[in-house]
Amino acid sequence: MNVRLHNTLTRSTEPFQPLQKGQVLFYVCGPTVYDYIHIGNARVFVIFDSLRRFLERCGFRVIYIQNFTDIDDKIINRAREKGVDPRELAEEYIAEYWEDADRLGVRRATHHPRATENVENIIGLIRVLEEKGFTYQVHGDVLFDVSRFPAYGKLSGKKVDELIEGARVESRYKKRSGADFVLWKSAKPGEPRWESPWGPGRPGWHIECSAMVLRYLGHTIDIHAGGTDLTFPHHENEIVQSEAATDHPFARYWLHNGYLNIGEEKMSKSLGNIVTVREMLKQYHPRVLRLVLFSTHYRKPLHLDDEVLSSAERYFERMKNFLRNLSFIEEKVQQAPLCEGKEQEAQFSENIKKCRERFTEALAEDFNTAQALGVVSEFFRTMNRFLQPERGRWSRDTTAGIREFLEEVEEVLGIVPAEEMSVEDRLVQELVEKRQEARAKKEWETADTLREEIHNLGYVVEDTPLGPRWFRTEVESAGDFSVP
RNA sequence: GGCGGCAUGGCCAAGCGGCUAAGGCAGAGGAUUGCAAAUCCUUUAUCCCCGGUUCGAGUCCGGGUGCCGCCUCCA
Repeated sequence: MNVRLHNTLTRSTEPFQPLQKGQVLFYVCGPTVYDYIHIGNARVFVIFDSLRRFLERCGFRVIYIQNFTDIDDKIINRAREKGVDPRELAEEYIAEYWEDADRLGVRRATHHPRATENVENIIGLIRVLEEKGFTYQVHGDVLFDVSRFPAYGKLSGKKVDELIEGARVESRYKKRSGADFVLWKSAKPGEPRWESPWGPGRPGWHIECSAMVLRYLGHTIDIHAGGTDLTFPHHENEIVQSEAATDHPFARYWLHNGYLNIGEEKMSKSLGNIVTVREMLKQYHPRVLRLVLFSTHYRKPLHLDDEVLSSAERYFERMKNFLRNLSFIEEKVQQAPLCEGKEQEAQFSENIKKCRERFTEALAEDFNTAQALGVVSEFFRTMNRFLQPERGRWSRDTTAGIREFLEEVEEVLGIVPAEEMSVEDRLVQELVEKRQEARAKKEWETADTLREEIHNLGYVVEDTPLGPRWFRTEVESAGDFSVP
């Protein structure tokens, strides 16, 4: 499969060709752990985790690294507000991250390094930069001298002199250039600190990612990804400091996902409209959330609102119905193999094959999940036709083919509903059987009463030519999601 | 001010020069059903405007209009 990815570096969609055949070195900027992750963070983690899953499916061995920024101003400030130790705070929210990520179905990275575990490396990296003459010190802080690195701006297309002009906020530093940034921050009283050649302090934000990339993946990686807002200055700075230190290209493909907005507004603290994953999961099934995230191409902005969410809920319902229809037929075929009519099955088998191809092609073209979802949708429509109880004949090959495709969809996107095996309630089974007897005798009132009873137990019966189909209904999601 | 992105049916959303412009949601009609449910079928697009390139453009180029992002911690 020829995968193509949009590279921010070249602003074009290019064939993806890893440096080392069959292996992908992939780094994603992880969360700063000072609060619960919000739904915008979730977009990054879900999208790139799924891309990694897709690459693995394409046969690549993917080494996937996602960091935790567990030391930083935001953490220090929040810890102060709450009167706790910054380390404790970070620890707490790393635990909360796991909970949210697990529920969202985001798989663990190959490794999740933390900034505080890499201070030695960070100091080492800064020393290299210092020895090469890329740094200067102001008030105990170590800054990167952007003027020493002419390639600065190659990712974001920004020019150093324009930045000085446009700078909206006065820096606390006497920087030589507006684009210079902190590598090592001296500790103020009461702040967490590590010893260093420049005195006690802590790493600047940008340097940690470079240090972790170098340590866990090497001087040149294949993919570096994150939210679009990280393009500048974070990723730009990562590039200069890494390339200045190693003299090697840092990352070959830069991937950036678009913002997630609440209605028409950007999510921000000042607007007070930050929606946490925790909050969303109270109202929506995690897989519905994933569906929403996949419903728009990852590079485009995604506007989260009621309609988008309920639309995804309906899609999810359809998937559940489909699985129900499928297992019902599978059961019937199991009981009495009705395999005649292979010729008629051929068109369905062909259809499954086509869908699989188109699904993969969509994802291979810059990970177009929206298009892939469209394919899945068409697949359901065609296969529901195949599964019509009226048809009266099905081949196992075809139902097996359906299962295979569903597994593939699940493996990459993780959106297929779990099949609730009818576990505990023999009772319902009995009621359904009784109702069948009543129906056979055309005792409609008895039948309807029984259905009511079944319904009250949280189940639904559907009558088909092959007999009743029954299932447990999910607990309805609690109310609407409204824009704050 | 600098850099970049986007404008497709009621809503969301694919589409990267060439069969009848995917798909979802909502609406309408129909098939099916004892009634339902589920499912299937049918049905809705001057692709923001104006020029240009081309045999051919939603798709490329120029201009305009309107939204949005980054340039400040931010995924």
